[in-house]
Amino acid sequence: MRIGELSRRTGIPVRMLRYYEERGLLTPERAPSGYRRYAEADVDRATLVSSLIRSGLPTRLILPLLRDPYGPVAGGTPGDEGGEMVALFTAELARLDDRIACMSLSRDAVRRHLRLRRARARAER
Amino acid sequence: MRIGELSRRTGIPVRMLRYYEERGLLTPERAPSGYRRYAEADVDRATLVSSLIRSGLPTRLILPLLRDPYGPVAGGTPGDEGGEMVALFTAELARLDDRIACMSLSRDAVRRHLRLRRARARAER
DNA sequence: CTTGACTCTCACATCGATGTGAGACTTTAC
DNA sequence: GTAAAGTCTCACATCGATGTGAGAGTCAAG
Repeated sequence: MRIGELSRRTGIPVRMLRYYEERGLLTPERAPSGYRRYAEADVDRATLVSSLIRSGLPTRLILPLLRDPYGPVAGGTPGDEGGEMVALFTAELARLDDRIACMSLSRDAVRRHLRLRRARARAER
Repeated sequence: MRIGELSRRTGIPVRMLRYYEERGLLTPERAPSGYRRYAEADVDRATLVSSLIRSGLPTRLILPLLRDPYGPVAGGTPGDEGGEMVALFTAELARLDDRIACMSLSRDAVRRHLRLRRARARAER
């Protein structure tokens, strides 16, 4: 499928799909015309990438994370001394846990606030 | 207390504490010298602000959210037709829920990946 | 008083994620 | 074949959160 359809099906702006490619996270074939041709599997992949990015994962971590399930890293990315990457991902995991906790708090705060506003709105009627 | 101490006690960079003030989220007194003087309560407040911001809440929503518990909005902020704010906060709540879900997924992905890497590292020994 | 640590303001730099517009080519529908 | 819609690349713009440095004043300890 072409980029427009993928965009429609994933809800991800065309601009971002191209951006993912620039980052090496999505690597569509090219038609002779130069148009990108995405595989069916890219629907899921793009969605995952989008999720990861929206979660604040740096794209340079997303790549190894994605590549992995599709074949072991076989000696590792150049410059990747196993331990280093493990440390990076561990840190990222901590960051995620932290942020999730923090967002849960925020959500509660917003929820509380919303209830307050609604109550007030009701009272004013 | 002065800004440095608040920074130490909250872990928030001095720069950010000033930024919060610029955004109207924290409004310390000023000593005659011009130095900011923070109240004890600002430790909590700054922490909350930091959480909210890290959660991606736009600062313009944080202000009304914070002000509220400290005295009802009394007619509302100028230009705030209740309903509008409620809509904004509702949208924000949805966004938060969405992001939390999305980050949970990401966390699981990272966790899985981390286990994989560790297993591989063990295998190589 | 002097010095070192703090603080002030201001302004510019950066960084990642996005938007946007220009100019040119491709595909599709008629 | 023509027009409309889609796509391409490139490059510049924006936006929020931060960093950073300059130049000047303040505070506390000796």
